Amino acid sequence: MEIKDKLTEEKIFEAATQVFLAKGMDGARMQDIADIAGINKSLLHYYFRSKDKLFDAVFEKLAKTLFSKFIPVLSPDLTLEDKVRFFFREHIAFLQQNSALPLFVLNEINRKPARVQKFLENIDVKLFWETVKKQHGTELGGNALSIDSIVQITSTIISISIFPFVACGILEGVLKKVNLQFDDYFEMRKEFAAEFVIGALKSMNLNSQSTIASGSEHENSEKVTQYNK
Amino acid sequence: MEIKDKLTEEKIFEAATQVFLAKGMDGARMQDIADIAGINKSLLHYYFRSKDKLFDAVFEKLAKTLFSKFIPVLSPDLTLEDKVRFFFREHIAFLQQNSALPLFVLNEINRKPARVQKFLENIDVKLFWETVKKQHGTELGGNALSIDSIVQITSTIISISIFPFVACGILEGVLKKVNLQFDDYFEMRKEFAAEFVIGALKSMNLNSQSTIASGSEHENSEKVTQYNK
DNA sequence: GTCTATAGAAGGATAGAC
DNA sequence: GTCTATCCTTCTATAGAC
Repeated sequence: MEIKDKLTEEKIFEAATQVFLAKGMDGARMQDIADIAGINKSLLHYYFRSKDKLFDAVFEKLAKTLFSKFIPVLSPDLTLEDKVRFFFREHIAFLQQNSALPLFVLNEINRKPARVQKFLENIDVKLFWETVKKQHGTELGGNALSIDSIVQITSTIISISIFPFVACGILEGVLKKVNLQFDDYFEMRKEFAAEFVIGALKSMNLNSQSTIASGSEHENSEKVTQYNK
Repeated sequence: MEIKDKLTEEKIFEAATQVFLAKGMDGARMQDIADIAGINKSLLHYYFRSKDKLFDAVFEKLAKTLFSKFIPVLSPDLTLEDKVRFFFREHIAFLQQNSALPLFVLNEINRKPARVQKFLENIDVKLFWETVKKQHGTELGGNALSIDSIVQITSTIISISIFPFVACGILEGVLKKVNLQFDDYFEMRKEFAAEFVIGALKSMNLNSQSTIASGSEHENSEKVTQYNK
């Protein structure tokens, strides 16, 4: 009996996930969810009381899935360059499997900003800043690395990874016009994004510490090639 | 009489713009639009026949506004670095005044991909590629510059500019936790984004043409400072 | 052109039988 | 737990007076 409960509730939850992802809170219909779940509309209310509550459950699960993908970056046993490569490879691969997720989450947060509060509690920007400084301070300009810079760098990296999925409607149209494949774009992007960011960070470091820079420049160039397996 | 017509139609259009931007097509209510316009609900149908038609009119205007901001970049009388600086300064300044625009347009395109077709007609990626190659081929690695690379570079630049506005709900929450101002972030971003991209492009060029690179590296470094007025 | 009144349909939610 | 039937509200859209 409990197993069957579980199954029905799960069927509803999965159907709701599918419909909310595709249509958003406002565009979703309880009837559509019931149809996809293969059950009666009343059962939705039996299990989740209201559309709002059902949506909240789905949103929390999906938002947690999305946000959790940023945590592993803080593991201490990787160089900055390897972290950047690892992040783009894994993050873009994840988004390829969940391409509707970012726009959904961002859109629903925009509609109701309070939804983000629960997730912000887990984010400690200052701790992140200190950790990055400790692990990669020298590679990022030493004590000159301000919290503003960390916010700029981090938001830039996230932008490069996520935005193409947010704009995939346009991107797909543009690519089609020049006979490029959607999937090829993202395969290429995993490496391109990493090298782009690594190059930018290296260049910023060069500019802020020009004395060290001119000495270590070729050393750095070799590093790029070395990690570029 | 015609003047009054114009005024009413404009009032409706502006009210509709405001409501659709805030709530999206599905969340918007004709009653809200009528209230803000200060007229009767029936008048909406008198002027625009249906919610769909009213939405289409608003969407086309707004999407055109957003897309038109990419065109000036092709003017031939600027160096690549100045174009990058010009783009981020102007584009981010524009989005600061229209921060709800990107998420609205991207979201509605996602709901109905056919909406983007009309605007793709004006985009010739191959022409853009050839033009960039002609104007900045040497700065970007010469004939090695493929159409794939141009797509990657362009989408990266656009990502860096637009994404923070798409994610401004999260961004605002994160910034508040470390006592940073929303406006300061975007003021800083105009310059940060430009130097980040310029550094990345320079680095990519260095890697692909290492013989030229080692010779021109310091020359380029000065250029960065020179344009950084 | 602008309003009032209302049609007509759809959607969320509940009552009650099984 | 699951279904049928139905209530009630909301929303788009139209008819018709002025």
